[in-house]
Amino acid sequence: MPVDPLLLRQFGLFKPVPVEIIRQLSQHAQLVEVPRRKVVMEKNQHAHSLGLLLDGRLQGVDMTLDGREAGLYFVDPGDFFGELAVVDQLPTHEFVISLAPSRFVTVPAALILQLLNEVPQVAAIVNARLAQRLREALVQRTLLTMSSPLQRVCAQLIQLTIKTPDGDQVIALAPTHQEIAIMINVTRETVTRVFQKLQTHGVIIRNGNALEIKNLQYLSHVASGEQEE
Amino acid sequence: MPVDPLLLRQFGLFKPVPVEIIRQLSQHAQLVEVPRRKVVMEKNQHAHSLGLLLDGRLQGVDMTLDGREAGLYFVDPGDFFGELAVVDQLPTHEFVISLAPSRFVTVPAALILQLLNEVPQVAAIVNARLAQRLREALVQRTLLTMSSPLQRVCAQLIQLTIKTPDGDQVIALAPTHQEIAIMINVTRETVTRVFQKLQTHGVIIRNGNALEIKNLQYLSHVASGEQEE
DNA sequence: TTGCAGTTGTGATTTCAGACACAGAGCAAA
DNA sequence: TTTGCTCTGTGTCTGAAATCACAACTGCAA
Repeated sequence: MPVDPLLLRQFGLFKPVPVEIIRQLSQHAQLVEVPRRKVVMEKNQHAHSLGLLLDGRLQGVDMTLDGREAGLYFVDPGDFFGELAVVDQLPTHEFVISLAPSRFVTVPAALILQLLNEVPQVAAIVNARLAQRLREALVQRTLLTMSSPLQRVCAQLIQLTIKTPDGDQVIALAPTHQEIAIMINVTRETVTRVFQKLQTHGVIIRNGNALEIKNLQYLSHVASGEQEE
Repeated sequence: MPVDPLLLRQFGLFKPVPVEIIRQLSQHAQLVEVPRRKVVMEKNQHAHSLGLLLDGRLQGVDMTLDGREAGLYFVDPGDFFGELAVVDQLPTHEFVISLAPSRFVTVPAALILQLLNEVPQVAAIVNARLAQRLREALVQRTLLTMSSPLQRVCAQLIQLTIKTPDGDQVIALAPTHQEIAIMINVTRETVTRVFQKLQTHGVIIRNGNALEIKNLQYLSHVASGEQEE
């Protein structure tokens, strides 16, 4: 059950927390290791803990009553997840699943709540995170109103792109077509076909499980509807 | 410029605030009255104030680059708006427009920020609101993955329904077809056609500018994809 | 190396919501 | 009462993406 306190200190969330409290937290924390495609957080459950991702990658997903999946957000190392349910004490709204083999630490919700009350700086970090999540949700929502799948795929790729230190634009750990598809409400086949187009135009290049973006501007053009194909 | 302090005290947000501070706030607050269809908050602006709605109705909307509208959320009397930009100090992400003639109070962002720091209970309220907005965004997102417009309209109607004291289910101040359409990514005509269907089935009845929901269960069935029409 | 599960690629077919184009309704102001 | 506005109702047509059904490819494990 207990975890090395150093593990917790890695997370920005615990920066403002005194060392001895971290030690206490670590006593009740738990290190979890999961393979790919595991449900890491259930939907409609009372929140029992906050999760902090060490490595791997997670995705928040929801399912409609008719069984369709909706991709909500990604969780990358250093992020925490499950904060919404911990903060408002309501049942969780989404599943979180592992897209890759992942390791994360869980801290009981009760301790986090206590921390929120006692250490305002921690509360501030969590709230900033909520605000950020809300902004991401708004962006994603806007993305979904774009009419053509082509636009949506391009816009989503832009969202995922990160600038490397060398100045290249890359999507490390590129999601599968299916994972992208459920984020932007299209079928997997459609994503495949769009990728085909983008690859033949040399806009994106697959490189192992990274995706190099060679022409970000092109993506922007398409996303804004200025470019047809 | 100054506003009657009693106006501010109506809002739950200011419940935990001492009377004399409220008086100070009211000195810098402003009462704004707008007709229908006015832009009340601009997109991509630095937040200069928090808004608190007295009466009328507002809607948060976004526009994609190609000019399509996306309806994000409604603001009803008692709610505040513009909190996201005030909290994270980034430019606003959406427009807020008035759907009906409305009155609201604005309080300068700087004062609100100060309040957030000094009165933890106020911070808590704002954060609860952020959490609520995030949950609503998630629900809305899920709604958008439903394949058929029929399902989406029904699901949206369920969202908007309120139980009256008499036990009836009603949507007071029913949005126009257009307003609903942009919330759920369909055209206005499609909403009209779905309404036709629902009305002939006696599921909903128009009553002035209220909408009576006669058969909520039917809506649920359709929304979950169990019912065809 | 073979097998297998999870991806990606691709064609044929179908369907259904969007686009367009008006007509009627309802309401408010002049 | 007339004019003008927004909102609602409806028909037709079309295109584009979903669906279905496989084939090809990849990488991992046995």
